[in-house]
Amino acid sequence: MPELPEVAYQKMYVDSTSLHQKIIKVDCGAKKLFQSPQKDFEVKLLKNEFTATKQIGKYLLLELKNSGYLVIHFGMTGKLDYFKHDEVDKHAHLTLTFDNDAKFSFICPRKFGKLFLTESVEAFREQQDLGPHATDIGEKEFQKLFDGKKGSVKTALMDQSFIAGLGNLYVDELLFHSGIHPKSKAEKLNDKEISSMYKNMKNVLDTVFKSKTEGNPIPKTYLRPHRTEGENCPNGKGKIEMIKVGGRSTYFCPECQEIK
DNA sequence: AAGACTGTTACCTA
DNA sequence: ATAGGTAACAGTCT
Repeated sequence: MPELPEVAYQKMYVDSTSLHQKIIKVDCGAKKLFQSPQKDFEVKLLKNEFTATKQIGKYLLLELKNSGYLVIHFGMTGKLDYFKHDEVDKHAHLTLTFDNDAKFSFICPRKFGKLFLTESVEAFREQQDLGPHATDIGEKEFQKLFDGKKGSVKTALMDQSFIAGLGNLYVDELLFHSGIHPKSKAEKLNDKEISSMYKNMKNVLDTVFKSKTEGNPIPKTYLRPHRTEGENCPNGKGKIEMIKVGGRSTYFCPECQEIK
């Protein structure tokens, strides 16, 4: 569930289901997900309630009525569930019971997710060394990020301290729409190319979020449904190739994407 | 049935 | 010292 648009969807889900209900029970699962002692979570959350939500990159912050936040990072497979039946998912690692008998679970099969407690959004942002949230940043600011930036453009865009919220899928996607090869050096990109990445980043994040909320599939013109070696490029020219960049499987079209 | 997977980070090598 | 690459985490799916 993990890049910016999916977390935005989880945020919307919490806003529409889980605010303003008193927590009367706290059940914790695998210890490794908890970044403070589980006892602290129990003490903090019990008799409390969520009042609002905030997102920074891939992190979702749930504001608590009596101060502070519960922060969720979804790892590769995390998601939230608000439900009224009895069975709790076997991969639920934090389950809250509200005073209306509804329950709230953080489900995380691969246990790559993380749970934090923090008192301040800004303090948390600094602790995690998070760059600007990808959908908030303006074009000028985005341009400025690339001043003196080294390494491949894909590695840069995946770096959460550089810009927060992009991951493997949507970096590939925005580079595809921008016609830029993922191994291009960040310092070689000119203003026009950076501007193109900016526009495509916004557009991709927006389109993916809307697909998700409206229940539509990702557009066929996107790289996302074609992440297979040898598949025809949706633009109709080349065949999709797979390489490793920054340790991650990277799909691109050698005909459409030029190395800079 | 081996290998891939939307993320992060510790650890290695140059 | 620093940057870049790799393995590891752990479960599910193909």
